[in-house]
Amino acid sequence: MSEPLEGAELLCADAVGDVIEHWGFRKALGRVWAILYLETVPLGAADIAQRLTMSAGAVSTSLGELQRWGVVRRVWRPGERKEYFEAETDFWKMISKVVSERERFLAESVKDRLDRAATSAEAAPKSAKRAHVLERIKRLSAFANVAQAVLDSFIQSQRADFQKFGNLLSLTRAAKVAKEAS
Amino acid sequence: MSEPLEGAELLCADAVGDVIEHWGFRKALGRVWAILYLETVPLGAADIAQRLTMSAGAVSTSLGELQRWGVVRRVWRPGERKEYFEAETDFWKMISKVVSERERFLAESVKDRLDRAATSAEAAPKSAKRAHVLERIKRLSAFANVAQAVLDSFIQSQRADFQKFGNLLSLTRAAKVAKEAS
DNA sequence: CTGAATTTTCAGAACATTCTGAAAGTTCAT
DNA sequence: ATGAACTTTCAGAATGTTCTGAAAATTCAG
Repeated sequence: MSEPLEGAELLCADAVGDVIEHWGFRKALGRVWAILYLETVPLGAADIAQRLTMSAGAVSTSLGELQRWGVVRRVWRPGERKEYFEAETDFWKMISKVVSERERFLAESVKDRLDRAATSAEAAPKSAKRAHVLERIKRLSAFANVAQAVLDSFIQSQRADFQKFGNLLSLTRAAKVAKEAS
Repeated sequence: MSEPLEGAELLCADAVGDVIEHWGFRKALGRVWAILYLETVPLGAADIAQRLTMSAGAVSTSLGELQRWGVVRRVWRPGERKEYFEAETDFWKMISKVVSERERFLAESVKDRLDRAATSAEAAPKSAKRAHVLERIKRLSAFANVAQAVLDSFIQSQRADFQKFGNLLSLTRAAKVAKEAS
């Protein structure tokens, strides 16, 4: 139950890995999540390591991180020492959590620094240059605020639309798959 | 005209650098853009290098990349060998170009790979497992499509709203700044 | 054309990230 | 309580990225 993977599942895992890497996470995170997503049953760490040819350490840290992001869950089986893991399957839940958490942190830190920059600029002697710098800093701050607002509203209000759209698509897909499957 | 920078401008440049880095580009790109954004006049490469304490090489590649992303423009001065550069100031123009270009490329490549994964999975003997894997791959594909659609519509339709919101904010800001500036 | 000014390129250095493998730590069935 | 089963941690290796500095290429005023 766990040769190194090949074929469809590996292809998939690597594709997801690349997307995730493109989004600024480690590729391993995407690969591990994908493997769990494609499985019918929860997997143990050692199993994942073998399928993806990763070391125990890499799997352990990846699973830890995935859980912190809330995209993988731990599953206990009664009377078993071993821990099993399964993937969160609700894409929206994952996206919204990750986007909100990541951007919220960044937004705070950046707004802080721009405020400090503005204060520092105000300390300079008045001049056309100073006024220009101040105006540009204010514009940057304003943009940060707008961006945050847009992201927030996207996360909150678009959720319904997104799900509706998504469900529609996956329903047509599911119908097609059901027809195909034997 | 170009000691190593300090104070407000450096603070700003580094803040922008970090944001940009968080979005998966080199920090240097953000810093160079920010310096140009804060300046009243176009700057030459050597000038930028000194202000940000970067090597000529780093500045050259950064400016090249920024131009390819359309967020920095080259400016000629008649009878001058030297090239000058200025920042694009329309945030939306920048965001939409970068987002669309980056995500379009990724979306294509990923959809391709998922299709190949599906084909490969179909080659396996029919079984409950195969059906499940296929269904999950289809869901991933569907999600990729939805995500692309959402991004596209965001880029196109939200543009108006975004600009309206942004202008509102920057107008109030501009008024305040104008009042302050002597 | 020429050559000085300027930009681009690129090999290697410096730095940063991620992985491995094994030791240390934890947990639970007994 | 014990110890086998399993997980986490971490130092060092491997890998990947970005920068430097100088050589090569380009450009344009004269």
